[in-house]
Amino acid sequence: MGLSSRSAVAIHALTMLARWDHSLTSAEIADSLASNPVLVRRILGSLRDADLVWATEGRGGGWSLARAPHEITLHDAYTAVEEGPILSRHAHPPSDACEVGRHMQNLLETEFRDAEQAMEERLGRTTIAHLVQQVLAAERAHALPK
Amino acid sequence: MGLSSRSAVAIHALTMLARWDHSLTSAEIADSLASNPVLVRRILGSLRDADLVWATEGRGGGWSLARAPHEITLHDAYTAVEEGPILSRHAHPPSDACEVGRHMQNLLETEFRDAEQAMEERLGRTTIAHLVQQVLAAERAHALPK
DNA sequence: CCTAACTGTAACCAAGATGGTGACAGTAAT
DNA sequence: ATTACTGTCACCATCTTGGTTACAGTTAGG
Repeated sequence: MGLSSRSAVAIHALTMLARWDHSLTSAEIADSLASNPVLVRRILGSLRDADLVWATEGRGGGWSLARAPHEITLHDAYTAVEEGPILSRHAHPPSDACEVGRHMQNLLETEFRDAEQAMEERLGRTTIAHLVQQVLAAERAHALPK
Repeated sequence: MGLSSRSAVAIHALTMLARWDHSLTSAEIADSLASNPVLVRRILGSLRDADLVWATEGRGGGWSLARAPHEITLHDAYTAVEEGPILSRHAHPPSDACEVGRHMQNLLETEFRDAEQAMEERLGRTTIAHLVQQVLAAERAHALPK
């Protein structure tokens, strides 16, 4: 399989918040995602715990960015909502009686960690501000009929 | 969550096959993994479909490498047993009525693909031969009491 | 030829993660 | 008071995963 789609939801929501410079409700974000408000609040809750957004309760409440869009990377969104390693290690520790089994865990740990870091490093290179730019550019291109 | 541990099993098995230069049975590999032979055969079967190993049936049968260890990378093992993207995209297509929703799928696709490629590229830099070397080195170090 | 030792698969299971949903308490504006 | 939000719990169906049993097919050895 792969990781959950929570990162996709998180990035989508952050981009919406950056695109329009006012607070949005979980229902509005859920509409854009064709999903439902509770799911959105769960994920935005994780983003709040990571200090990427904040919410005001009560009537007229909603969600806002806690940082400038160019200071939020896709990696920030990713780590806020996803936990644990990407590449699963051995389900059980291998046999200590085997020469290979004795060392594979350590070796794999190094290799897998490096590989995961490469991915995360790449995610850290794109900011929410960059995505907003691209959305605006795509929208502008679409506005020109020909 | 994350991906399955099939990559770990695959790499473990390939390293065993490279370490000892003769064929191994699924039972022997399962012993080292503290797992069971059927699981091993399932995964080795995928590696066979990817032309990384081959098997002989019947009594005295077993598995052997189909390539030199320095010509098998961790990325080869990974792609043989794992399929689909690592970072899940939107569960449902977002709303077309939303300016952000209209474009997020495409934008995310690009970003996520780049990130995944960064990880795969890193996995491609390590070969099974390299792991065997490290196993031997670790074993040698352990042999010296002081 | 028969048996033992393998691969190759299908079928099934329990456990965990996931996306989705209803319900409801708490909070704040009107 | 009512309305419109957040925050959270509980529950659900579905899927993936690792594990296991069972068994058919294949090959070597006695």
